Amino acid sequence: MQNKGKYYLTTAIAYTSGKPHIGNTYEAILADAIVRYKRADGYDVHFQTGSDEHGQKIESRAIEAGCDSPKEFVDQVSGVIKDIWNKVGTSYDRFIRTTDDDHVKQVQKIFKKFYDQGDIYKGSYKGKYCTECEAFYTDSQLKDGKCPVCGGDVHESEEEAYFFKMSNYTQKLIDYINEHPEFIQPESRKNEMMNNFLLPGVQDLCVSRTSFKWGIPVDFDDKHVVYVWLDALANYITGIGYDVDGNSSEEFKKYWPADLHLIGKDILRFHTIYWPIFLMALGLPMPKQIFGHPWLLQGGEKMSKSKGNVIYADDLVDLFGVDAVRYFVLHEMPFDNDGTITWELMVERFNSDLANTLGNLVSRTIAMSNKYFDGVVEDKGANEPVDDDLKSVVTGTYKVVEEKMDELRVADSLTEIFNLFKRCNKYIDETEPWVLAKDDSKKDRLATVLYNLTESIMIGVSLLAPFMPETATKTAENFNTQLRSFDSLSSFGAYPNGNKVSAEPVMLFARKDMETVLKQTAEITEKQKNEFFESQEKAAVNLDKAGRTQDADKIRDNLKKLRGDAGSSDEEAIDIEPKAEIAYDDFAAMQFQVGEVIKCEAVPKSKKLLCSQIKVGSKTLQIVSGIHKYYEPEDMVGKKVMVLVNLKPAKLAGVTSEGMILCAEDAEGNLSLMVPEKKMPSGAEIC
RNA sequence: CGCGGGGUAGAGCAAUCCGGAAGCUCGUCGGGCUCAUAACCCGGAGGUUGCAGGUUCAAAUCCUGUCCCCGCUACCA
Repeated sequence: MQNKGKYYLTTAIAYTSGKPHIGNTYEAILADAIVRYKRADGYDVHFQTGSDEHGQKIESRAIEAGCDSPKEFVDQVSGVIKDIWNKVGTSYDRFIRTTDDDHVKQVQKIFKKFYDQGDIYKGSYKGKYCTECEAFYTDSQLKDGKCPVCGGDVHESEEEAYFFKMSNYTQKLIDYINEHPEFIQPESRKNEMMNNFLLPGVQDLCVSRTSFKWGIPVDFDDKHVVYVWLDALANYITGIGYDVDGNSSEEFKKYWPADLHLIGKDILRFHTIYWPIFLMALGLPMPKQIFGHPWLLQGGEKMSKSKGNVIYADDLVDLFGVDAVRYFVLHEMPFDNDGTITWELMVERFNSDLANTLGNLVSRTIAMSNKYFDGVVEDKGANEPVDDDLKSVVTGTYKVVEEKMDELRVADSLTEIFNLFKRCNKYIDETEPWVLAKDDSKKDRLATVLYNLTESIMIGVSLLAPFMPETATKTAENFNTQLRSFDSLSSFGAYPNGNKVSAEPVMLFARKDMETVLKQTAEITEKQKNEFFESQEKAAVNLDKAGRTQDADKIRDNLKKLRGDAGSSDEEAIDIEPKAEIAYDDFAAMQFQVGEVIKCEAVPKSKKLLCSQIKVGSKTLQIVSGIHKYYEPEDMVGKKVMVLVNLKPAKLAGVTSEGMILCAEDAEGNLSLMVPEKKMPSGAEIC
């Protein structure tokens, strides 16, 4: 096989805040399929993946998990990630961790270099600071002027921080992107980045933090730790031996620039704006392509633990086997739309594509060789015109797949390969071997047909190997031969004449019964939910121990809500955060009256707001309220509601609001209008 | 008129950039076959491409308007 040059591919490194679900795992599988394909196609491949282990969130999670140190926590989670990656067969060359010594040292050097050359400057970060949460919030994040997280007081504060001067490089980056249309893929994403971020101007990025400790320390100013994204992005070069001082490894010189950064569409911004700019500042060449892949959704929704709809790769593998899982995620994922996974879909695909089309094909072919020729496969040269079409489909598949793979159309490639197998099934029908078997004079023809089938399947599974390595190998073993190299797939007839197939072939995929599987998955879901609740309870206890009682209470509140959702049907009373005691005068200062809604319409540019005209006595007030989710304008008209009438007018979404309609709110945030229990005239005082 | 994605057969998707007989997989119905894992092969039914206009010889595709769904956003007084 000729050497086609080097190919360096990376995935995003997985954030170690918890166990990755199948949507996260998809990226590793996709990367692995591409990489195995490239290797088989003659490239010198380097494949890097890993885990992203710093940051405040991880610091908190470590406490919640009851770990003595963040490092203990990330060691554990990184291990889980690595196990899952291994379980789905990821053939990475390096699994980098951002806590690895070589990475840490280089990130510090990179930071220093940026500072020395003037790309990073020391400035200050101004904003509202919550001491309780040790965090800054922007004005828009505040809730009623209080901290949105803990509800405590915030004060104007200033903290020193390092900033990266983005404006030094933005024009250069815009030019680069315009000159390299293939740089950001799929292309629709390119426009999004340009219009939303680059063209309006990129703000200087705050690249250090002092509010927490779990990060790479800035070595010349150790109050600060390096911003996690600068830390994380650098892995792509540190992992192959980049050295700021010019002593980079041979590996780095060989593989950089990366041929492909494979990432989720949600983090495209960091990879197409900040990362290229960091590279420019280091004087390094740009990666060739950044591909933002879509998401795998569970039944149309994002997976989340609290929704209880998470599907994990290891559960899938236990139920269906590695290759079935790989097949599913690779095949079901469209090129630039989000894909869907459900247990039902998984079973359907498994049965129809894997068991019926492929598994059964291999099984019936081998069975016939054993039955009619005692396992010996031999081309007797008894060709007929029907063979030609089969052969042309089979020998043409490699070229079609190659074209698809060049565009990273992995799902389409798989479809092409399975079309080959379908063609084989049809060939059996066309040639009717069982009829030939009854006629002694057709023995050579029968042998030839079985040879053609065997050869076709071997070409097919050789192409399939990058996507489903285990299946390809098993099939080759069943036929008692080796997988082919890609450069031999366009010619027919390499299966050794007279070779004997296995007398007892391994079944590739046994059909699954839907009901049985659904029963199993229900158990898994139930178990997951309980584990989640348990871990949350433990987290609350651990937070208490660490003195973060408010966070602990938040988790408990949340749990209560979720448990309510989960179905205990008896109505629960709810507790809310108590407010400070007030004097009677404070109460008397508020004027409440009954108002009648005489007109109501939705606020045009808003989803949640309704604008009502409310008659209170002889006056009419215009009041905007965020209740559209629960009430339609026509439901409102004619209702007598409770109104706070002496509230200072304010503008909401550009519309003036002169008061407040009072509602009761339950734990899920559902609203109910407060209405008088007996008939009351408009304007009646509520006291 | 906040940003973005989407609405095509019962389900999941393709074709949309660059107009040219609406296609694929699953399911369903009918037929064939018996080598094989209730499998495989053939055929049928099922769509006014969200809705309404416009451009054109020709519109899923281009233009205008409109309705719904999903993310993000926050303005839920």
